[in-house]
Amino acid sequence: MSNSQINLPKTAFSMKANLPVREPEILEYWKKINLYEELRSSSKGKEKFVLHDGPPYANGNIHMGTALNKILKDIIVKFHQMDGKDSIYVPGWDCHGLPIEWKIEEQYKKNKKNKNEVPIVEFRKECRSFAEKWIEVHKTQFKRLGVIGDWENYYSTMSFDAEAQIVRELGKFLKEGSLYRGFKPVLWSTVEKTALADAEVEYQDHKSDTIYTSFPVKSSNIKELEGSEIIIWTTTPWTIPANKALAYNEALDYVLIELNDDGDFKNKKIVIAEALLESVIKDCSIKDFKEIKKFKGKDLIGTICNHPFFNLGYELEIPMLEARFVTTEQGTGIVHCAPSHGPDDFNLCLKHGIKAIETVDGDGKYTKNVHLFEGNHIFKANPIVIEKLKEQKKLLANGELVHSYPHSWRSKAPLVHRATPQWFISMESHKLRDKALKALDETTFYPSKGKERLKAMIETRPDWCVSRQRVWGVPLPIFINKKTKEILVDDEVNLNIANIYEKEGSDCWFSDNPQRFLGGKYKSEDYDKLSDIVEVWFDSGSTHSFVLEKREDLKWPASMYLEGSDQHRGWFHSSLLESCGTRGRAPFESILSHGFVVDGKGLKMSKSLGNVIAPEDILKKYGADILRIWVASSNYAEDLRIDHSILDQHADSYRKIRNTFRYLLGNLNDNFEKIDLDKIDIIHLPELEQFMLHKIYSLNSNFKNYFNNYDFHNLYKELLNFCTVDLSAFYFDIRKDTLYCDPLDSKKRQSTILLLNVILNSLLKWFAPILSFTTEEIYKLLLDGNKSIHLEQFLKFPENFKNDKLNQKWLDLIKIRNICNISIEEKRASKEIGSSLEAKLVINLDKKLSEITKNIDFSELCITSSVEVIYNENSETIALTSKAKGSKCPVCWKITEEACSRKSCPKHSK
RNA sequence: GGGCCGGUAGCUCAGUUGGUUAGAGCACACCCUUGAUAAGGGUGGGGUCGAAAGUUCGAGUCUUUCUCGGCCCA
Repeated sequence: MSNSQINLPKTAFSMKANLPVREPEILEYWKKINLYEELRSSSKGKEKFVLHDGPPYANGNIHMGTALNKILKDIIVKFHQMDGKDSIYVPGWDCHGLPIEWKIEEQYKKNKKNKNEVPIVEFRKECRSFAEKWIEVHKTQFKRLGVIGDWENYYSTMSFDAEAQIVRELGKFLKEGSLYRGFKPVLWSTVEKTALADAEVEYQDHKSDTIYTSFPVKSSNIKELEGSEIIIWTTTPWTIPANKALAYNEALDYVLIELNDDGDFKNKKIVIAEALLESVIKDCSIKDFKEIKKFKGKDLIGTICNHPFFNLGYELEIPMLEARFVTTEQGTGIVHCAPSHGPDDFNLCLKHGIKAIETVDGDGKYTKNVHLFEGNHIFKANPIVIEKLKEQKKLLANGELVHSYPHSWRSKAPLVHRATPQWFISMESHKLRDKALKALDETTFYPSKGKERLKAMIETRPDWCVSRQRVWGVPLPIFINKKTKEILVDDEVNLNIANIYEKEGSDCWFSDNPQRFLGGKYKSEDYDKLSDIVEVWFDSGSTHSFVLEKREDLKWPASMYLEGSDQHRGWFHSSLLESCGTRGRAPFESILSHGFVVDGKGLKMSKSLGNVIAPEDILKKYGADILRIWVASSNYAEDLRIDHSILDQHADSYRKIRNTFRYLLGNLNDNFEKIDLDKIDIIHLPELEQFMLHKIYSLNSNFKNYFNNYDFHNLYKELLNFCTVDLSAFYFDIRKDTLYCDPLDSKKRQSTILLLNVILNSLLKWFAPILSFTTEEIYKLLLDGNKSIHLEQFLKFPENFKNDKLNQKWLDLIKIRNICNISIEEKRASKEIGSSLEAKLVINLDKKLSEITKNIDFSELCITSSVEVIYNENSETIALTSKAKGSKCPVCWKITEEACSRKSCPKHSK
């Protein structure tokens, strides 16, 4: 029999996807139809969903983490759009900051150019064009992922309006009085000559000089201590000249011992913690000693020492202070404190009224405040300090230690804590901490654990240091009165500066006459103009003000901020503080945070491990839709694993989905008909079709639930299972007979076609946010007149699709079908039959099942040639398979002795 | 080093307030089909629930310790 007599599937939708080639064509199409504009104009007036883009840094190619982030954002934006909202995505970039400065400086070094000879304004121009270049690169890479957004009107933190608004935002803190000037040790790079942001620091092993040195006791409540010496241990001998105090722990036990070994300490009495006695003895090669007294840490209160360099002009009183940070992990149980060179030291001394001063300059050289050592570089000072200590007979021992130590992420140079004048936003003065904590309670977190994480950080964080001693950023718009040293606080000046930036950017701060910024009210000669810039987290923390608030198409607060979990300390954090400080609430209604991309074994990707996968490679080999499946199917609440075998698996799933579409399209011959779901005459459809409508309805309810919780991996799994289990292995398989063999005008076939139309339309829309390219490919094929699947809305399924009773009945029928399949398989394994159409089934059922099975054609359901059902009392369901007798119908392929029921059966004419 | 989060078949994930023999899809194996064909169908194997101890009549689920991994901080 020729195949021309049956209705075989036919479609232009190819089995092979060829995504790496086809996707760029679809991108061109979206550009041609101006999809973003089209989306906006078609959703005017609808409720807005605004996912505010956290700006990536405009530097270097995108990596898997960025790709994950953007795809997740795009999936969510598309879901809301199809759910009936005006769902807007405006991408943006973070442009100021040290990494770009470094890139430019690197170029200078290559070209033998001296940075100091280049005017600041020119340097900044180069930074700007560097950022501009990378924005363009990123744009192309993000678009390739299928991300729809306002790419033409992106925002950037270096745009003139952004710089102007950042000045206005700072003005609010200035006016309020929560922005203040302080001295503080910050991690400083003497190579880059700058303070480093936390994110710019990395810890590596470093070899340090260590010393045990002594501080003679001047006076103490413990009598025996007079004439003795307190021993401290440190890995930074160069900070000894800056010493201002010693710290002990009142909970520890201390001992006073007398040394009898020959040398500088012969017959001297020293104090150390009892718990560390053994290690000190070992470290300092003490052979002969005698314990004089044991006492409690709390007894040390009020003890005053002399500086080891007392005789060299360091005639200071060094108080001993109580501190919890003193432990018995290492050292002597007494810690030397230089408030200019350590945060713990700084805080402890501050508590006792000892202020930090400038002891080291930006280059790493001692200042004039450091007697004896002025002009020496601190990295070369250790031997000198050690020599002087030895000379003063204050050096008990010295050595070396390899330990984890902070380094600059750019230059890899070791960092130091250095006290510098800095500008802070107070967490307490205007209750910023309280406001921020309250705002978090009003925010929804996905996953919920994010709330606690951010809360814990806000609860304990110190004041926000917003100043940086660099040039590529927004200048801190502050003037200080030369005489009174008071900060100039005047809205007029602040707004004047902002207005100037709005027109020409902030470069002019460095080049123009300060009088221009001060206006007519103040004289420039009376004021010092600050040369610090604002740290970049303040820039990005302010994006809500110059993007969400300023743009007509957006709304404030954002519906959602969505970033990697590291941004709890980064952008989520700075945005929250900035907004709570200026507006009293968070700039977001919800926060979604995702984990990090790791390799197939769960290890982080690194060049040295060689496990890095670039998005570009995936796009070339698989295509963006496969990557999008990976995003949708992974649980973003945890870290996300990726490698080629994982992607291969998703590519297999993609093929299954694609073939599901192809079956639908083929049997519809690419003639899609949009069905009015409310007008379907359900009760006159065959039960199988009714059952499938129920399935669709129930899947859609789950779909909505999952979507509302941003639970995409379960949503995707449900869709995939529907394709494989419910459609391919069940409905499609059963209905092949009808589709291929029944006449086109048969009611049953038409019912099936109706269902295929409904299923196709449903699947297209359910999958569109994830498989953005493939669904568009199909949509274009079917509906040439319509512009894009992404302009469509999710279907609304009428209540009458739902039929729980029928559903239960069919679930029971499927159980019987499964039992039949096992029976058929036995005969197939023993080679008695091949295809299921060679089988004849005898099914024994309990009488109780007669109600649900009486009108069921099991030969249709099990795809066999015939079925005989026998009812018994209290019977198990048993299926017996035998070889069907008769001949094969050339049309329907059933094996029967009589002609089959179809008129077209050739056996009729015999 | 500290804080937080996590570890369930080869892979991606389910697993309710502790309660039958720990589930699904994919992958794999075998078989069938050749009218979804670089497709499709059927059956099947596969897990010490990271490890150990404890609480309990009963632990993937609760507690402790350890281990591995990730993020943040030092």
